[in-house]
Amino acid sequence: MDKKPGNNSQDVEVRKGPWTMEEDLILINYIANHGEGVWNSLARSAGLKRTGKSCRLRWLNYLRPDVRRGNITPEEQLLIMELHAKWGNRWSKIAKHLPGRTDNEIKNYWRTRIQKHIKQAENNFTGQSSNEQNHDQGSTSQMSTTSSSHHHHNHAGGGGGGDAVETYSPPSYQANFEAAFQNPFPTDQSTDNIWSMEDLWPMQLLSAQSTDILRGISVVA
DNA sequence: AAGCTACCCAACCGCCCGCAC
DNA sequence: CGTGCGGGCGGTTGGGTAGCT
Repeated sequence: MDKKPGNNSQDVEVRKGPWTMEEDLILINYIANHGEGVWNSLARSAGLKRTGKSCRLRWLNYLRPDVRRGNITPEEQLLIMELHAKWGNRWSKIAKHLPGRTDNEIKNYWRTRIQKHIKQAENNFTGQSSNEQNHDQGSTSQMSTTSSSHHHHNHAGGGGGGDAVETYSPPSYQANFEAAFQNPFPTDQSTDNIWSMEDLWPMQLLSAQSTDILRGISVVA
């Protein structure tokens, strides 16, 4: 799908890496005018040197007007834990039950916060004699593979296949987790984006002028 | 004050599915 | 029926940065 970077070099090069503010605005404007979908041609028509995938991801995870960022609430965290206990790493499915949250955000949150605490909690319970359970070097990424391997077989791939509600039986980490942490909810989240969607959406309403505005910004910056 | 380490998160990657042709 | 493309998913990576020594 993504074309190989090798041969047809007369094609426009494909940009990768962090999105610039200008690219964001182009994407927002284009979707505001034409709607989303058919991402590959959208990327081309909008004049973005990005893959359709990249555009889709950027839109879904960051630019959508209804996306909520930062500050996972205790209620949301509990919900994530419950749904993960039910469904495993079906992040998009879990995300559907958390309005405004993206699968990527939930996935990251799980891996960086919850999983770490679960690990600690499990160590508190099983590791008091601190032998065994040491096939894991404590790396979070390794934990994910082990935990997902419990239920990953009938994962209907991508596509969002047919969700047979297989309730996979997790280790009783939720109990451990809650028992080990009276206040399991980290409070350090700050939503300091360099520029937020609150800044961007009013700007895109200026539609025609926005690129001029940006041109000024990028010249200054 | 400088260097190092650990953590967080945006973005990429590879794989798979569904559908149109 | 087979093939190709678009889209979606979960896993992984790497840059930035906060905290620590």
